[in-house]
Amino acid sequence: MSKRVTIKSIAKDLGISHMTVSRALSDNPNVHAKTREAVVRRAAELGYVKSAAAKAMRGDGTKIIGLLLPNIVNEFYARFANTLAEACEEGDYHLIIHLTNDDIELEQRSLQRLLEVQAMAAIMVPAPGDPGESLKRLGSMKIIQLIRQRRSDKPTASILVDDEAAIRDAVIHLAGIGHRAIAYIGADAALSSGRSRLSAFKSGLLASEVTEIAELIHVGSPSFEMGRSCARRILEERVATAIVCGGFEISNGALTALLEAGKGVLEEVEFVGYGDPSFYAWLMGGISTIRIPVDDLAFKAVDMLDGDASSGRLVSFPAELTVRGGVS
Amino acid sequence: MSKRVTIKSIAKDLGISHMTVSRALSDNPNVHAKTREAVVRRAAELGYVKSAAAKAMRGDGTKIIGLLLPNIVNEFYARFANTLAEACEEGDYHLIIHLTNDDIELEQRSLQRLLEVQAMAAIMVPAPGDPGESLKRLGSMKIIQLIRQRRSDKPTASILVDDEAAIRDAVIHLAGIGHRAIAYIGADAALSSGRSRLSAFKSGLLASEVTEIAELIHVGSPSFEMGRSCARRILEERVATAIVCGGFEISNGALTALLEAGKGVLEEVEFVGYGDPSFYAWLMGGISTIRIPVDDLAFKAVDMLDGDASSGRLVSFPAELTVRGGVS
DNA sequence: CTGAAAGCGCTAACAT
DNA sequence: ATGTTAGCGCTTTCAG
Repeated sequence: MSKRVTIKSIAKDLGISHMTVSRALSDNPNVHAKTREAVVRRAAELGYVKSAAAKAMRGDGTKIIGLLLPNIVNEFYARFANTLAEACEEGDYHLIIHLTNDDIELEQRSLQRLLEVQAMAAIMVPAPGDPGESLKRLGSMKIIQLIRQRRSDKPTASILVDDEAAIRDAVIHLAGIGHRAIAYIGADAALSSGRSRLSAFKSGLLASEVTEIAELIHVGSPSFEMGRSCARRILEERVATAIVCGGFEISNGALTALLEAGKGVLEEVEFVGYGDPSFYAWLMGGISTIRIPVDDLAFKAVDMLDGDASSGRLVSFPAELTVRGGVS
Repeated sequence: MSKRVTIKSIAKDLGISHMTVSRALSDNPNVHAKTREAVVRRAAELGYVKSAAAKAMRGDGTKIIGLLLPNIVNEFYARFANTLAEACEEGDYHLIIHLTNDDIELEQRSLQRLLEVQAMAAIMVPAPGDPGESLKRLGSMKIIQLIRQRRSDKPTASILVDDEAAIRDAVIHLAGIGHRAIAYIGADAALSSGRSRLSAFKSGLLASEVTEIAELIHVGSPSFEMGRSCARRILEERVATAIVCGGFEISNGALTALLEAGKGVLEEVEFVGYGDPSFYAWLMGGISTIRIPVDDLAFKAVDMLDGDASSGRLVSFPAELTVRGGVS
């Protein structure tokens, strides 16, 4: 087992000082061209790899960016991660992905570990719940909150989605084509987004003078299973003629319930999803949905990463109702 | 800006040696219980975070695992990454994801950077092409090749898919229901998997005594766009009555072409995809496909990570033909 | 039980 | 243009 190749080992090999090697390898002008060439060649021959650890320990920082996501199979998160990762390749960053499964404890653990490796920034979809005091000190790690925002003393940089208008539009659209019993499945008040989406839904009902039916409003911890079981219940009750979803996982879960229920039901219940996985356009003649501009969010995130460290900025991108399903 | 909290700063604060702090914080028995308690409390108060860099520099290794994927939006890769990431959370590993976009240069760069951070292992889907000499020395980083395998001097650990039987079955199935003009879209010979899948396709034709039509066999660098354009061409030519795909991206691309072509065509052309995104089951009454057991692959990868460092093992999981679309 | 010294790989700041 | 020193945060080794 040959030992690690370091600037020192190269220096010894070449009979020069390790500083010269360091300089040669980092394009410092103060090296004789000939020396530099020799060093560079020998380094390549020996298979020298610079140690990120040593750099980090000197306080030069790392090129590590953390990404905390509930999961990465949901196409929205996958697309976000993909776009971000591409940007990272370009900027020579490392992207560390941590899955939180919307569990606050996992989230805190992940942040802690990101701190340990001195990640320069963490982009996170905050999990529902109270983070507690445990992790007040984020040191120099910049935090960017995505989609959801945690109320907190110091203002954090946030990239949010303004989906209230779109959700309202969805309800108004449904009412416009005759629906009078419109169900809603969304996150509960543990998330600010849960609250605002529900109120947008209600505001839509109000605007279209459709009666709010308490039994048709389902809120809870947002997940695929939650969406599926709520939708199943709604279908069984046979009261609602339309369903509006307020959440990525929920939408996929609810849609699955519809698909599982089969043809008969599909034609009776109008569905408005949340997020726009590629296949929504093709399923059942096209699934209507609240579109979120994923790439815009991702680009903005990159932007905030590059930009000055001034935290506290907050941007919001409008969601948009996409009506589909003209065919059948 | 308060400086970083280190064992030394804690030691000074407490008026003891930094060694005692180190011991206390790493559960070394040789510390007076009272001292330990004081240290632990103070560390928590101050918000101490241990430095992964310092540890790494001492040669204690890192808890970093690299994952090199063409992209992460394709549901197969997303699922693999998701399962792997969950395992990483459990084992307190960091998962660094690098997107190669099937570009060998990006791949080499990513590996290089993984080396710099002293990743303990890299799980990679090798990009087509020749890696060249540049990166012979992987040091202590264990490499696990996924899905595809690069021919190389030293045997690398590999997790492969044995899809030849399934592809053969697909052709035989199509022939069995009457198809005589079966098209194929797959990767070219730059990938060993490309070669073997194509030969499986041909073997299927042979077995069912269906004539091979050269014009209906499309190979090239595997990508969504490639799949889409080949499928479009096939549809335009109106010769083929069935299409078999040999690749994840290709399958989604080709399917998109079919969907874009609209209803008329859908009923004329039988489609067998590759990989099994969740929506295949629901689209067009169910898309037939070559199923790959993603989670099995992911679990195996975790397994190999944990297992002894003995590289060179090679496992292969069988793919399976899933026929769907009875309805319409 | 506690402490002092050394060294992991690297570079900024001074020497030469 | 090149060399020396020191120190980043940590643990191992050897002394108390």
